[in-house]
Amino acid sequence: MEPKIKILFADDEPDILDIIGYNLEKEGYEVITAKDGQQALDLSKLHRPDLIILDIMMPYKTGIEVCHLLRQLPDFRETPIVMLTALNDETSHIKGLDSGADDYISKPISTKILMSRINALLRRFHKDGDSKIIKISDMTIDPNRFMVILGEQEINLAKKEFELLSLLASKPGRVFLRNEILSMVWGTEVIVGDRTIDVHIRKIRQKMGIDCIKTIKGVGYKFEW
Amino acid sequence: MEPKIKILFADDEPDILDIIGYNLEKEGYEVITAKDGQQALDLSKLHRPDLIILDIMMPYKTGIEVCHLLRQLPDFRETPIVMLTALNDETSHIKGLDSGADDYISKPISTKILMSRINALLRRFHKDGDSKIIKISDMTIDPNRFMVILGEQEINLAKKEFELLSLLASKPGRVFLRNEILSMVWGTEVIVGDRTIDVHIRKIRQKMGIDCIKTIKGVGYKFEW
DNA sequence: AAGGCTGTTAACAATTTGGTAACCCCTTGA
DNA sequence: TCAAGGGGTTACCAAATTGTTAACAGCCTT
Repeated sequence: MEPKIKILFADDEPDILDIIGYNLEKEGYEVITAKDGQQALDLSKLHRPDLIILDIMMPYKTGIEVCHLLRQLPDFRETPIVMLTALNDETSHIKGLDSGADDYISKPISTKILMSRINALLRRFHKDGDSKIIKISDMTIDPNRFMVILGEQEINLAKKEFELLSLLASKPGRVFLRNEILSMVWGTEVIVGDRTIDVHIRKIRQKMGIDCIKTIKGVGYKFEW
Repeated sequence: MEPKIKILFADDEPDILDIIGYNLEKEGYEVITAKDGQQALDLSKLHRPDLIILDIMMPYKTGIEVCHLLRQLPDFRETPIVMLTALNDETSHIKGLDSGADDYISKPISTKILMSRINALLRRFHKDGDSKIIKISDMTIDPNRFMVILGEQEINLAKKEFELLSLLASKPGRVFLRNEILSMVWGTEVIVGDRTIDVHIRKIRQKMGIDCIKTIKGVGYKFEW
């Protein structure tokens, strides 16, 4: 079983939070709830959900503000965001879309329809590319786009460096033997020297700034936070 | 919620009509189905779909005939048309493209691949369908007027240059692989050399005066302010 | 038909990346 | 303690990739 898809749901009405939250969990999603805009922002940064649902009218920060702020962060540029509102007027509709939201749903709405809208949106975003995005703590590795995001900054890795990091991070904690690394990153055909791996490991450690790759002497390397 | 994109899908085999139709709807499109060439023509005129998928072998009128007839009408001169056929031979391939089709897909094909081809085609043609004005800092990209405004001055980009910039700027910060760029700007059918992208990138950088397009070596390009 | 603009390709320059060797340091074990 | 083995670091060169320029063909306008 793959890890569950995480959805952050923010609304200031506890009843709605409960009902929708319950239904989302029943659909098989992992749900993180927030009861105001500030919390939505903080919990998003903390949990890095795959989908974010924001009520527009919320204390401290409106959904629109939260959306705007999230879109500034590299990590949330691709995350689908749904705006939810009781207002059915054009104004908030347009504002919501301008803020960078991907869909706009007006309350009241049956949970059934809401669920199907959410499912459709997730399908749409998870389809293109095999999107096996790796998220560990505040690091995100997107193999489809060759991007590594650490906290709020993007790190530029060269191709081989990226492939190597992706491999190690694909199974955090697991030790990869030097042989394994060679065959998976360089293939069985190419024959490269022993020091090549070290050199690339070094370059990664250097660019990342933090030491997330541990050496197991005489064995290989592993990714560890 | 923005209005759904309408797709007309014509095939004389009910099973295929059902399966593909179902998948298209699951992708979030509004689907109009036709079971022969005449119906495809009539329903196209009636509903004005954003994309038309035509099986070649159909009763009353073949897909090629329908395509030809549609292209006579001003309304359908720009509409992307996809030819679908069980015949895998060159003859119908060429005929299909000659008839004014924009893409040619041979059956059998996995629905997944079909969907991604259709998505790519729609993205490519999205000029008038979606036509969102992109504003980043003091740069404005207006697909309707086909203009780029940087601060006070207007910049004249050629068609391909404009399409390329629009694509990159549509998702600032995101890396587009060279393959993606090729398929979205040039399409899957046309084959152009490797240096073509570079040359256009260069022209854009030159005309813009500022360096807002970043190179990710071995991978692709991204827009970044 | 001429001229200008656009899109593409080819050729070469510049840059980046990948791989190797040499050297250094650390750990281990006799 | 010292030698051996393994990994870390650096410099350097070759290969791959991209940047730049120029030339040319196709198209549209005049």
